[in-house]
Amino acid sequence: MYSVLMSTPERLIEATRELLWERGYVGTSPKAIQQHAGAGQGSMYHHFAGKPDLALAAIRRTAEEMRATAEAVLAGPGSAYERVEAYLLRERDVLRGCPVGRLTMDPDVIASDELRAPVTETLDWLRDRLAGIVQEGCDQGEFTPSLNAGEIASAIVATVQGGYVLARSAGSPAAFDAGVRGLLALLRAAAPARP
Amino acid sequence: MYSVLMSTPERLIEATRELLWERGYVGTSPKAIQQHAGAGQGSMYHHFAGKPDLALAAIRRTAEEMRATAEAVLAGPGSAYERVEAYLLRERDVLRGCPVGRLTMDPDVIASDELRAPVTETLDWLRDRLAGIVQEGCDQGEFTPSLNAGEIASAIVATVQGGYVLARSAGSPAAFDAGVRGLLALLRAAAPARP
DNA sequence: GTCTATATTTTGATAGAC
DNA sequence: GTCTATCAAAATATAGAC
Repeated sequence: MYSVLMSTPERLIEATRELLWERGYVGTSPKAIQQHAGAGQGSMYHHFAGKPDLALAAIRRTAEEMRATAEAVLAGPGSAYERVEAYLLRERDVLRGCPVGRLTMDPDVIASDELRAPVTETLDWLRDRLAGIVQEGCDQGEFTPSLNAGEIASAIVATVQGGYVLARSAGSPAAFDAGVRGLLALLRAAAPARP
Repeated sequence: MYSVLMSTPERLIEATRELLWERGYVGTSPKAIQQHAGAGQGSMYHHFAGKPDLALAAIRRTAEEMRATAEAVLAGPGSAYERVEAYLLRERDVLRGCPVGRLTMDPDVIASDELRAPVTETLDWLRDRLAGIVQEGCDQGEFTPSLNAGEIASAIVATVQGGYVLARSAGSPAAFDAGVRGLLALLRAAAPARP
């Protein structure tokens, strides 16, 4: 399934990432991982202690990747509004959902402090990163200064995570886009009154 | 687990509802349902064709309940903003997530037109119901008339669905509340300029 | 309608040969 | 490091007695 140039542990991690995204932790079996990775049972248990261990490696990498992708957009040029807009409008595989956020609905992930940690850290980081940008916008007079930057940032992250839910429910990315456009319209309305 | 006054099919449906909420479709086994309902295998397969059939009955009931709960608040008194606020601030079992929305992350539910239908219908209904209220607010001069009511409604539903994700990630309902407060602040900012 | 037995497949892993 | 048994338990039913 993967390039022969990839090592077996590497192929196992990538296969697990794909399957966790597609079917979640509970819905992903070691057998499916092995088949996807083109690795035998013995091979998987040689490199990883078991399903939780392999899932942890996969989740950590996915979390790191998501953070890097977000940072690439958020560190870009433009006003606070423009950077938030760029983040919200960035290309996404909407119908697949968020590979990090979806893990919060996995009971076994939530029950494990180790598996949940990368999820918590990533979403916390994202919210804080956005809060900094919103605060900048308030300080620069771009947004009404009375806004609570942390709350606005939470609303932004929630809109994205919930947008995936709407899109998957509707079977169409348009539902995601509608929510994003609604939020952006409200953000534009939060500019201070111009005298 | 349930009152003896409940019929066996009834107990099976209620047990399935609980387990779908807690563990999702993929994570819920017939055996777990039977134990939760205090019913034997034969009993379950006598009343229902199998796991998908029972899940369908459970999902339909949960969807209907969610709709009724939302309608009770949305049909209440007050301005458009006040009704949206009442909906967003209504008591919720935040850390358990949305029993309907969480199903969108279940690959087997999404793959089945029958199982997905109640989810799609419920979220569509909710968005349309909110859109009507937001449109009222625009028409009454409560919100800037340039707002697209459907998009604002999508943003509201997304914020709630995403709020559950943030709360479960953080292990605290406060993360949900923060997103809701952020959205409400933006909605208040979307009042037309007062001359 | 409910119960117990039985069956097939999958899950998640261990053992040990190569 | 990889492969092929092997394994106990669970998943998802069906059969047939009561």
